Amino acid sequence: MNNHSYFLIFLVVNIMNRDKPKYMQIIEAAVIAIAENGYHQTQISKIAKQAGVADGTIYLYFKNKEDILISLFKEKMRVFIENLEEIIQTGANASDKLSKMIDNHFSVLANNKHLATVTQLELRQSNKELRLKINAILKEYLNLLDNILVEGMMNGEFNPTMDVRVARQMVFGTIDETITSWVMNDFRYSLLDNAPKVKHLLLNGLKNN
Amino acid sequence: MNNHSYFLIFLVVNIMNRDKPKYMQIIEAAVIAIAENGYHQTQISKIAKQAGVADGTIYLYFKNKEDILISLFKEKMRVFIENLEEIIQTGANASDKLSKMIDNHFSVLANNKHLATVTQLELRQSNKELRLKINAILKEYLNLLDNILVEGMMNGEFNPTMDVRVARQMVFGTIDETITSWVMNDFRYSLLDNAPKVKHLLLNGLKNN
Amino acid sequence: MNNHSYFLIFLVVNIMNRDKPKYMQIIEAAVIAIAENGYHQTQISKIAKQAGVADGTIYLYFKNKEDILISLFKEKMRVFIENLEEIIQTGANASDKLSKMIDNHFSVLANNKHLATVTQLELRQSNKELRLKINAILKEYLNLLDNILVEGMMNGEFNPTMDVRVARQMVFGTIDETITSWVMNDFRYSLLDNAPKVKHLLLNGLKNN
Amino acid sequence: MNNHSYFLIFLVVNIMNRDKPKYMQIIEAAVIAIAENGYHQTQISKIAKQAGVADGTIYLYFKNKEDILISLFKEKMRVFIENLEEIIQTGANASDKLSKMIDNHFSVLANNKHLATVTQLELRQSNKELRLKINAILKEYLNLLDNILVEGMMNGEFNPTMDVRVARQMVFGTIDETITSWVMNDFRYSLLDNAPKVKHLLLNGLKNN
DNA sequence: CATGAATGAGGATTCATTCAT
DNA sequence: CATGAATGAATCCTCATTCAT
Repeated sequence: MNNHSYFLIFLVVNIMNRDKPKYMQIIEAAVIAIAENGYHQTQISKIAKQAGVADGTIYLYFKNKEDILISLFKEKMRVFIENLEEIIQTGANASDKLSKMIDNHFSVLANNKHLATVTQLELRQSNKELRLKINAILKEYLNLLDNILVEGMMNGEFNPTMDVRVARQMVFGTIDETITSWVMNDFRYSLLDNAPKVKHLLLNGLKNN
Repeated sequence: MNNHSYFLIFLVVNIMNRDKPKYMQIIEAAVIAIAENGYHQTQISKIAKQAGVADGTIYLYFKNKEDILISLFKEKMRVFIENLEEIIQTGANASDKLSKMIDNHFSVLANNKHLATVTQLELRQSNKELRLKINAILKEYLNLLDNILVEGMMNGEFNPTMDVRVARQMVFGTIDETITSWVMNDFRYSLLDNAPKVKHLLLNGLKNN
Repeated sequence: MNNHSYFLIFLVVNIMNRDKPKYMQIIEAAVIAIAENGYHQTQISKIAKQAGVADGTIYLYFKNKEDILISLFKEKMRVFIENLEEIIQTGANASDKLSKMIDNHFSVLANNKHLATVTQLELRQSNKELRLKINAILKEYLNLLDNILVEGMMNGEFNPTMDVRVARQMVFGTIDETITSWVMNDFRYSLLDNAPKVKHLLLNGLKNN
Repeated sequence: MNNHSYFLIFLVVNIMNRDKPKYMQIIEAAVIAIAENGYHQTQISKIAKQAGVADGTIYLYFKNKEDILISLFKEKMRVFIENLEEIIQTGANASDKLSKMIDNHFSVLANNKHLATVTQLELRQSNKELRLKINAILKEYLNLLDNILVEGMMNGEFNPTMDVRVARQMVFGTIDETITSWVMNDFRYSLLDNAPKVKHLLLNGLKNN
């Protein structure tokens, strides 16, 4: 009698681009090259050289130059969001979550000036179509922000009558402007020193009087 | 003998470009062409055609393509600031002045969607060098804002311990983000409806508790 | 009293490309460059250099590289047809007209080997879409040929029962193959020596027995 | 003592490519791919995919892309000639042989439109060097044609004073033009219907009056 | 033999800017 | 002042071919 058990296991593995080493290698190279030269001044050949691959190799992983920019942002945002979700969960309440969110946002970019340059300056040097794609990627982040705001409005921390969209635009606009100014000023001052001031002002604006 | 007196009078007249009709004509054409096509998709020839002049004529009034963008912003900003200064003077106190400033900012762009598109989207599609020039022009506006904030801090309306730069970044970042979202959403909702909400949130954030 | 007569004459002149000197200059340069290097080996810069103009100037007169080839053929064909129509009129009958047509075809290309190379070899190195455009231009020539054949069929010179299209294909195919062979053989023999032989064979094939 | 006899046998076996299954597999794939997409629009990867092999495998059987085209033509021509030689032998006389030759030529391509497209259109999209190689392969076919013509000239069927080369160019040129027109017209009419008309015209042209 | 990821040379085209008229 | 024909630099992308596995 046959007492063997045969298991035939089909592992349908979706090999994503980001599992291929060259994909991330090119993205990291693009961040550096674009931060240092600007998007329009960064030729594909510059990115390829920085990544240590041939020009043509770029096109095995990216549809075109614009796709590199989009993918770069998508990839960085994915990691950013993943971390952010964990961090937010540790927040005691909406204010605390918002505080942690801002701290995280500031600290990630403070620790990666190349990335900060790309997201705050170079990513915007694009036509409206590209901006819409970027906004779509940003959506998830803004949703997290909205959730926190709604939570705060419901539990009495934040003004329950405020317009969530406008509130979100204030929070995001303030963070964005603060960081962009820091980048435009060539990182000459500490971004992190501004975090408490920003948080204080924003929480004051949102709070339920 | 000569009893005549000769007077040689040098009238040093600074004929500014903006006094020449074609200068403004080209700037208005540029606003329209760039708003409709995007900065990089707007060739000099398109601006020239829109302005009803020859391509070469553009170069009699502007150093290069970038200079059109800069001049356009400078010109619009000049008028904007002039009006703003008058308006601010009518403000009873810092809060009132800030309120009027925001109202004015929103209403000017709500009434000129082409200009809104150019300032919020197209003007940013430029390298860092250009962004610095734009920031320099923006400086005067931010100074007005700073003055109001300081006035409010000194007379007890606003939190006297806040960092003026951060406060300014919150105010400007919020306004900027609000308007950019409106433009990105193809003006589908009323920008002016947001003004009270924005003002309420910001004043709440700034106020002295 | 006014005895002057004022005439105001509006001359609406359709300035065609071929009236502009650079247009023909570029076409002549293209014939030479393409004949000497082959169509795919002839870069735009080569044509420009041969024509003594800048690369960009080419694009003031032609839509793209393919358009140069099409325009070249159209232009040469136009002159060819104009001459041919005059020549045919001097023919006594269909056979004579056909004879003169063949003589003209052979002699034009015998006297312009660059053009022969381009029409017989390079013009064919193109995709089907381009070939269709070329055929459309060739149409007028084939119509002239058809007219002669029909005339001969009606007046008893040619076999009145033959299929005109097939007859035309024989005449054109024979001429074309004869000339192509001559080109492929590097013009090593006299093309004109073949004219009588070709005419004799073709007229024999067409004649009414 | 060594009573063994050692025989060292060199079997010089010329394994021709065409005996290897993948060789013909790739050629058939190339005919289809090139007919459907055009030579320049047919990337090696397209042929490989159509053949069900990897890109690199192509290069185990063919020197380069051009070699596929040449080999394809050589292979098809070989079969074509082999059949033709048998068919010709059944011809009663030169006229009959020529008739059978034309019938065969038309029927082979009428039955293989992909091949017709490749030989009449795509094969010509090549530089002069390639055209010479193609002509060399075509030589054998033209020799068969020459033999028939000479036979007819010697036995009084055809005009004994005609120039064989020109006569051959007429026959081949007519057949070629007839078929090319049919291909260019997307096979919209029956090619075979034209065979009797073509034969009648050509034999009339060749015959000894 | 077979694979397919990696290579890198090569060129048509655009468009800001100039300058002779 | 105004014109607009002419310039020519500058680059993304394709794809035939290679070669390590």
